[in-house]
Amino acid sequence: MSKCEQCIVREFSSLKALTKEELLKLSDCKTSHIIKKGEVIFEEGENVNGIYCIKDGICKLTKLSANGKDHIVKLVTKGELLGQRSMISDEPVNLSAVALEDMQVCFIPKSEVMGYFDKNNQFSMNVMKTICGDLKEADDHMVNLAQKTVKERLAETLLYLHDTFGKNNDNSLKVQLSRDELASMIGTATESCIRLLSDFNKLGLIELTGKKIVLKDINALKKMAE
Amino acid sequence: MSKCEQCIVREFSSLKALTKEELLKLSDCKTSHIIKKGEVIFEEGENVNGIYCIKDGICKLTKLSANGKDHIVKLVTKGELLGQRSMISDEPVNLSAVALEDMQVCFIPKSEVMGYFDKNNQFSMNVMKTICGDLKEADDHMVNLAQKTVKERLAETLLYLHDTFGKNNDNSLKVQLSRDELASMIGTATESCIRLLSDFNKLGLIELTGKKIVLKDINALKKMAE
DNA sequence: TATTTAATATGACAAATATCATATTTTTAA
DNA sequence: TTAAAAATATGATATTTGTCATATTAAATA
Repeated sequence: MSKCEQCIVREFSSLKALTKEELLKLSDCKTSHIIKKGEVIFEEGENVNGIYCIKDGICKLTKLSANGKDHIVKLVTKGELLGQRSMISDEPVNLSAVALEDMQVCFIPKSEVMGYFDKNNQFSMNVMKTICGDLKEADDHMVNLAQKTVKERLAETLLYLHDTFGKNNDNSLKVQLSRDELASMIGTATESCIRLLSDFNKLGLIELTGKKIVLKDINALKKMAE
Repeated sequence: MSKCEQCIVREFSSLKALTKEELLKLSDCKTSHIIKKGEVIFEEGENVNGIYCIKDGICKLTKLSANGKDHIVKLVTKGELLGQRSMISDEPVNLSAVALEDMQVCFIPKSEVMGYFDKNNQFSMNVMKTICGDLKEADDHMVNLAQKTVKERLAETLLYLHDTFGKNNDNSLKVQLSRDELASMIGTATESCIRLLSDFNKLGLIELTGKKIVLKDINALKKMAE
């Protein structure tokens, strides 16, 4: 079993506040998992009873709406934790987590994490700050959905993917979403998303090669996103 | 100056975890304020440096979007706290707070509240749970905005106002929002909102008398909201 | 490799929603 | 009280977006 003390991603999450003793104890009680692309880490409504620390890979957090369509609420990547909200609220998770690429994750049981809350104030503050950041992001997202057009939201989302997850050697966006997933991220019909991507392509804003998307004119996209 | 120890609304917020000594100290450092309907408690971008405890009244939390329109993110009422996220993140507030009716609020300076985080674990957990609740609510709201029609969102919002804030003796909704505010809550144009209210009225789902709205057929509204 | 299935693409059309114009009512303030 | 301003209401129309149909291409699998 790998040691948390030597794990680099720990430094990027709330877990960075843990002491050496806490890390040693953590190494013993955590379990490591390989998640293949497309596999579900947990599903909306499930009792997770702990948190996942993402060592590698990206996943989507989705919520099923009344009409049966999934909406992608957030993308989460290496260094971040999953399932904090649910654990603190002591409720089933309200979102599903599905791997967008192969992932390595570690599961830390609730009993262990709750101990940190009691004894390690810095850890508590870190978690709180993370959740506060999520809340602010959610507020922003909400206003965008309410006030911006689909075109603006698509431009913004492409820029977000670019800025947050970077690009490959061929300049294409690193996160590869299907048209369907992209649509469920910006909150529109798949066909509308495809159509707008085609438009952007024809306007020279982006370049489409199969699933690959290259942002050609970032300034124009920024202007479009307002 | 009124005493926090005897204040009833305290029991409805995270402050319920405070000890007698903490409450006595709080009474000394808090300031009480009367806010008239329409007045601003704080504005997006401001440094608030503390939290507000709502003793009486209701306010709206709004966010200005790129197109210059306000969006109502949330309504907050007596017993709840304002400005927690901003204080914990140590950032300016991301939302504006405006009174929807006359209000009584108390301001508690940051220095005081941060002390509770250090010394009172139950208080920390209460705040965390509240923010987690807000985050879950925000996720739900986001999916609704992305997937539901304006009609569905209007029906849902009317039911929400009814269930959360109750009704007057004449059965009309207690929170009186202008058509403009209602529109900015469901994320649509004012005219669309007015038109749909007219439709609901003609269908017998609601009854409109000036600004007053009476829900006549709650089951039909529920069905409409899906 | 051949066959099936899923994803992407695009046209045609329908439905939802926004915008603009204008009338009417209510509220505010001179 | 009356004039001005703001809020509400409704029609006409434009725009945006969704839905359905149907190619086309790419991916999965027998």
